[in-house]
Amino acid sequence: MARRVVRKPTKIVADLDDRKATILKAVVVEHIDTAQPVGSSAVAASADLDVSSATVRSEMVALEREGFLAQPHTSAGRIPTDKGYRYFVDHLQSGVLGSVQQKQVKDFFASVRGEVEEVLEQTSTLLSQMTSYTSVVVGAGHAHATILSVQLVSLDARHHLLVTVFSDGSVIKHSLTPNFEATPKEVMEASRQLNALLISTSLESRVQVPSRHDNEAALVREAVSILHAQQPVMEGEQVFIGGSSKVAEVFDGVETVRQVLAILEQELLVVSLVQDILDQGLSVAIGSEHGFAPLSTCALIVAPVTIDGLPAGAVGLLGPTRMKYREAIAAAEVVSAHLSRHFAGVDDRG
Amino acid sequence: MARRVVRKPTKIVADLDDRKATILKAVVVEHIDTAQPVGSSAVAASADLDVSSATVRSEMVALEREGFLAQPHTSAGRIPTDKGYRYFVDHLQSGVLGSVQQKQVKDFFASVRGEVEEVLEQTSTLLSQMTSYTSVVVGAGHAHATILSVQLVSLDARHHLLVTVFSDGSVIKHSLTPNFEATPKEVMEASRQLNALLISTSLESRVQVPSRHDNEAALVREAVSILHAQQPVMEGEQVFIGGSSKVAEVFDGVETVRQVLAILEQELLVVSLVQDILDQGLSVAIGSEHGFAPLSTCALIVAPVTIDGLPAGAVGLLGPTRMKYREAIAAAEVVSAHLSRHFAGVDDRG
DNA sequence: TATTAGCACTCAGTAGAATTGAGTGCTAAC
DNA sequence: GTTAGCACTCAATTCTACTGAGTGCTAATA
Repeated sequence: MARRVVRKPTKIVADLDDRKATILKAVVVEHIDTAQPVGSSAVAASADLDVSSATVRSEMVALEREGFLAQPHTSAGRIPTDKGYRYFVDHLQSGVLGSVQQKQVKDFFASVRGEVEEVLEQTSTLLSQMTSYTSVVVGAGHAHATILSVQLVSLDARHHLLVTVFSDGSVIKHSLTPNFEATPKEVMEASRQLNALLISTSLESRVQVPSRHDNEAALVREAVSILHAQQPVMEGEQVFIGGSSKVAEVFDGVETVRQVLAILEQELLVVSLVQDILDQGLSVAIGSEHGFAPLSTCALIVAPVTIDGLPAGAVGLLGPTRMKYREAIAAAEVVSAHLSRHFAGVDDRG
Repeated sequence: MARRVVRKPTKIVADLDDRKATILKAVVVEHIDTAQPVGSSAVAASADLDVSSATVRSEMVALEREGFLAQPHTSAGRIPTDKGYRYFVDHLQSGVLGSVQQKQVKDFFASVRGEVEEVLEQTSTLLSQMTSYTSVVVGAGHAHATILSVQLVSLDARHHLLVTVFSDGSVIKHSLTPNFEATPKEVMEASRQLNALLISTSLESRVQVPSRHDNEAALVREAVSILHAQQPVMEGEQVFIGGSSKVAEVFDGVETVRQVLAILEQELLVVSLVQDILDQGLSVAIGSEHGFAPLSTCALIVAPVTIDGLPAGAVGLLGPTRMKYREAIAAAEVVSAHLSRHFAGVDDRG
């Protein structure tokens, strides 16, 4: 299976000679594994390098000067900077998903059923369980979908429900509480008119509403205005966050945990963050790269989900900057690919 | 405004004489405030007690023997046990909500608009912000609601959406993917038949499905079976959890935080927990009282939401056993009352 | 009999001092 | 250019001594 590569480095990072690259890689790998600063001797011991620790040290000085490494304090080892991780992700990755996990994803998508929302929600749980990171699954809004059906249902004379079905299979309801009583007949008639008016239009297109002064017309006007009002607020994006408890596992420091959780609560913010990253065409935002200070200790991996080549959402993984990029990126890509395929060829089996 | 009292002690706790009760109360209040063990002299200093610390000490020994207090270690003060908190909550509370918060709730419900789901979600945020605890808002399922309308909408010849509107204003969709192609005409006819068949029935009642072998009948049968299959799985309960980041503020120990978060992720579990507590007619479950080990360091406050006297959900607050019961209980009760009223007299204003 | 002052005792927490050791930077030799 | 050697740095660890909040017990008191 050809692996689609979505990531493009934001800025061109100065190239490093082979040895420096190897050293950088060793530091990153080790630090991701141990969460401790990495010393020159540990790197020198790393198999594919035949130099002494002294040499490594002088290379490290250079790497530090160039901004790839940092020292917590004088007599400690080095830890990677965001720039260091960035180089690592861009150049030194070789990511294939473990076969166990391959199978897990395959089995999942072979057996998953139900509405889009349920699939997305479960996908988010899957991703999180596979990777031990918090996952974010965003389903795109239906701004571009066309309306298949509009129906007005009366709860009582003054309370009605407007149920709209879109071509992407989403259904939304709005309550309609006009300040007059409407007869069932009027409601049915309004419903009929709404259908005639709106079917095949999208939320973006404006329609001509009747200007008569009868109840039906009033209902129709109110319904149309509600539908159109909806659009700018929020394009109906759906966000599913899986494994928020992983935050407490993966980040250290209660304060950091609190902060990340607080951000995850603001789903709109998460959506815009994911959107931003996708727009820039990069799939990994490390540390301060996404320009959002409170998440400067995080890395966010995003892979787009497409249906017939059109953007239909995204899957993401949120972890600390020292996250296991290889596995996480592989997982995000495989899952997004499966998800795209899943929605393209929606189950035809009985 | 008369405050409705919902809580009943689970088991009858042996009564304490006045002085012991005062001492217990002082310990609980102080410990909730400081999170530290409380010593005899601090209690003796507490205004409404005219005895020396020595006397307090001997009383404390008794309270410890009876299981209301515990000592972390020999030379430390006392902390309340679950039983101690229970006695405190049952006997020593006097809970009225601060007027600022009263106003906050009032303003919220005066201005909140939108669908039920949105209201519940925002209510959950409100509760959490008011109290600094994590809130749980559960909207009851629609098992007992009757069907107002059923509609079958075609996405294409093999993919249809079944959109059902219930008398409680909820709308659910199911996708229908029969293994044959259906013409728009057949789908419309099936839709008509479904309406005739199901309107005014509830999900609980069984209906006679047509046994003919044409496409319409097949569609109808499939739709009905999907609808009826839905019921036992999950009664459509909606859960909204607000302020999960508060968990990291309020509990100490990363491991505890992780555990509580992990539990909050399993919404079904949370629902059944809340349900359990409501069934028992008590509104505060302290420590191990709810019989769910992983939450033994938590207290859960639950207040029912009713519409016209019928149970319609619940609001809850989750905090550590040393939570501010007075305020939290008051908040839960006030919010649940407002919520009940909100749904009873669903906004008639333009 | 209930209360209290007094006192010896306990023990977590803190502060300081000493030690350790991982890791560095520099230099001189190879 | 590489490396061995060495002095140096500094967080982390260990140990010790000390502090002080708080207890339980006892004997005197009201």
